[in-house]
Amino acid sequence: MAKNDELDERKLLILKAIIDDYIESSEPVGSRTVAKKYDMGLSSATIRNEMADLEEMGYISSPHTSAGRVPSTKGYRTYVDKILEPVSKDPALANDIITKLEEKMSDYGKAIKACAEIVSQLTNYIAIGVSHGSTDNSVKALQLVPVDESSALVIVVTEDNSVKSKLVTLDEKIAPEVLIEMSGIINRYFYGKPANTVTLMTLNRIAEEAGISRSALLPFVDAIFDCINECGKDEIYTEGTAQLLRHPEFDSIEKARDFIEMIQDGEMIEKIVSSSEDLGNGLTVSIGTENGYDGMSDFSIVSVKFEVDGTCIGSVSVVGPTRMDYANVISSLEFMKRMLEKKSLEGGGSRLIGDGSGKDEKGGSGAEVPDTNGDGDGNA
Amino acid sequence: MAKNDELDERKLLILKAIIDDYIESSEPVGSRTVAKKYDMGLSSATIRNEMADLEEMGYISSPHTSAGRVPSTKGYRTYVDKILEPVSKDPALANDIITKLEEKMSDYGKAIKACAEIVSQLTNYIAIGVSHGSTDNSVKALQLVPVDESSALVIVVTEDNSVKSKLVTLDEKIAPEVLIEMSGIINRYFYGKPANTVTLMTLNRIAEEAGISRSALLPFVDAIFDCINECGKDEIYTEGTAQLLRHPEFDSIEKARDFIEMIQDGEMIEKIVSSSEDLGNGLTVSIGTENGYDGMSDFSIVSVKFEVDGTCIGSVSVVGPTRMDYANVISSLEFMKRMLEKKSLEGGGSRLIGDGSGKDEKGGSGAEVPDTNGDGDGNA
DNA sequence: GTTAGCACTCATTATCTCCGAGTGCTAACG
DNA sequence: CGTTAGCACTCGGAGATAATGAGTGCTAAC
Repeated sequence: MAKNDELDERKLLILKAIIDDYIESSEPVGSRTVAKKYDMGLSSATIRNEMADLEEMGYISSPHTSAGRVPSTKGYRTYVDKILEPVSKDPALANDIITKLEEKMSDYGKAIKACAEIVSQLTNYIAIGVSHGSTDNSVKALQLVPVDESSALVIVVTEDNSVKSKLVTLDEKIAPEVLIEMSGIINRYFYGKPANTVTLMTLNRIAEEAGISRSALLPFVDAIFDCINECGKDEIYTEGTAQLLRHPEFDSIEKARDFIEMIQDGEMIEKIVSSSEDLGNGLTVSIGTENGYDGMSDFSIVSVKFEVDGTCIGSVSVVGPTRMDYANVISSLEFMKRMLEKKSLEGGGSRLIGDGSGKDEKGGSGAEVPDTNGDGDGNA
Repeated sequence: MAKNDELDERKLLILKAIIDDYIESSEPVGSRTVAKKYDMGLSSATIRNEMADLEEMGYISSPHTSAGRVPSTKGYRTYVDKILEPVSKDPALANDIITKLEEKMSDYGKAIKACAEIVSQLTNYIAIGVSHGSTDNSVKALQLVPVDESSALVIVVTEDNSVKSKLVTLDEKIAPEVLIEMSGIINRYFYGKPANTVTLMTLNRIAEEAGISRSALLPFVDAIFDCINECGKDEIYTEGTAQLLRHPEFDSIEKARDFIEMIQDGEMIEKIVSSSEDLGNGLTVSIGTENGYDGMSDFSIVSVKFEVDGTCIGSVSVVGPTRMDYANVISSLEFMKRMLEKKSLEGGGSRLIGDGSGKDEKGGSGAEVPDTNGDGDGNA
């Protein structure tokens, strides 16, 4: 009955057939199906014996006596770790993605949101994007824009290029010229320094230099800090909720609702992701019961972290039923990781698709986009 | 048999009872229920006679012989137009909403998105927010922020205070000082003018003045126009998709999916909204078959347009089953309209919000807020 | 080791029956 | 005349029961 835990070639093949079929059909797979559809050159009876072994070893199980077999968590795990071979993305598609991504490529937050959207479309599952707030809260640029005689827009650009704005309304009127002058002064004092190093002293100086009272300055400073704080916040984007309804596991409304409510809990997702094992390519996969949460035992999470200059700027996770198209999900996420990290390497420029790993590199077609911003529309 | 089409007092009362009950229970309402639960001082037999009349007149219908009655489109219409009395919002709730809204109140797009979110939560239906792009494409302010030696962030503020940014990457290096100088020059030439009045001539002048080649200037100008265009685009926010699953009409997945797919078609929604009749308070209601679309015959749309200074800045629509809690939906939307328009009247009026961490500007706290909102509505 | 054959299991589906909510109608009542 | 009680009738929905068939495990033969 198969020694200990190793699967021989044939058992692996059968396990793969079962999982492939189950992923496709979402129905328990019988021995006959495996024998016929996957053309193993064996009779169903033989398959049956092997399947009995696989069940005994815990790779598959049967929901009830007269149903076929269903992969277990262990089965999926083996499938993901040992059986799955990488699928490469269609280059044409890749090109599409790149143009889409390029449009959004001004700060990491937007980029990650766009990634999540794309991944969700690519995989038909829910994708959760998390963009980590920058830890560096230095101000790169800052501007006060007069709106009307007693209000102004405060715009702050932080070290990671994210732009935040806030409207400030004052009790008293303030002349546009004063605002513009203030803009310059504040800029000078805030520029490049971590925001928390700005002292009361500094504020006094600014006020003095701008020739306004400190109480008039405060609203602006508050707004600036609000903007900075906002940059420091993690942001969570959940994309493709409607995709859910495409999958047969959500045949009842309750299940769908429970699931949606569950994944609202961003913290849980984060915990699961951080505790699940790395696949070696920067992706982590948590399958079914592995995640340890009761309600999540029928779901899997595949997640990828994006790293730029050695720091993690965020992640995108796909959450779906354990019966998930791992090949597609994994390759999609891998692909997005390459895209995004490559992009940011170029400082937002574009040098087209997939780097190494050999395949689908054929530079030709769109590969020459390196001139400025996307679509090469040369005219104004 | 009730003359022609007018409903007497009693019939109205019965119709109201039927609709109220149906909204609550989603099940056909029988004569007994009306007689007992709504305490009319009449026997079920009498009610039965009246209901037969109502059916004959087209206000209600019965799904089959031995079921109760269900309101028809005409019935709902009468309910909305003649029976419904305004419900006022809980002041405490109102306060919550105001603070929520205040945080997002920097440009109309964000505000409308926030409104849609709130309305969706308030009503448990899907809310679709549309923020109309500004027709005035003048630039209010503009800044180039150096990112690294060959790229920069272009930030544009348009007339309606929306802030857009775009990353520009150049083929050649450019010194930060040059950028900052350019920033000033471009600002000067673009400021206050409609973007489409900027001529080639102007570009030449800018290039000359900044001392750079026109081809180096172009990417920036492109980016600026991109930003402006983005401001001009309508944006659509669909909030609360998950709410859908709370309602018994979506008992089957297919229905839910069909519905979601249907409302993705923003154009249809817009058409329906624009062709449906105004309720007199700035709200439009389209009930069931009224909208004229086949697949939408079981749904209603309640919509409100937000107007500031006489121009429409956007709208929020609630889309749900005909059996919708009109009272709640209508009052919620009315309320949001008042809130939003009042806010923008005050110039976006955050009166130093957020952190109550000490610097509490007098006007601030919640004290003043309650009377600004609906219910007591003495003003505005 | 592989395969054919067979008895057995059990979820799913179809068919039937029964129940009761709700109706419309009629006749009696104030 | 409007209102009410009573009653026969209808028809959807819930449950019970039976038929179906996919899939299994086991045994014996190749």
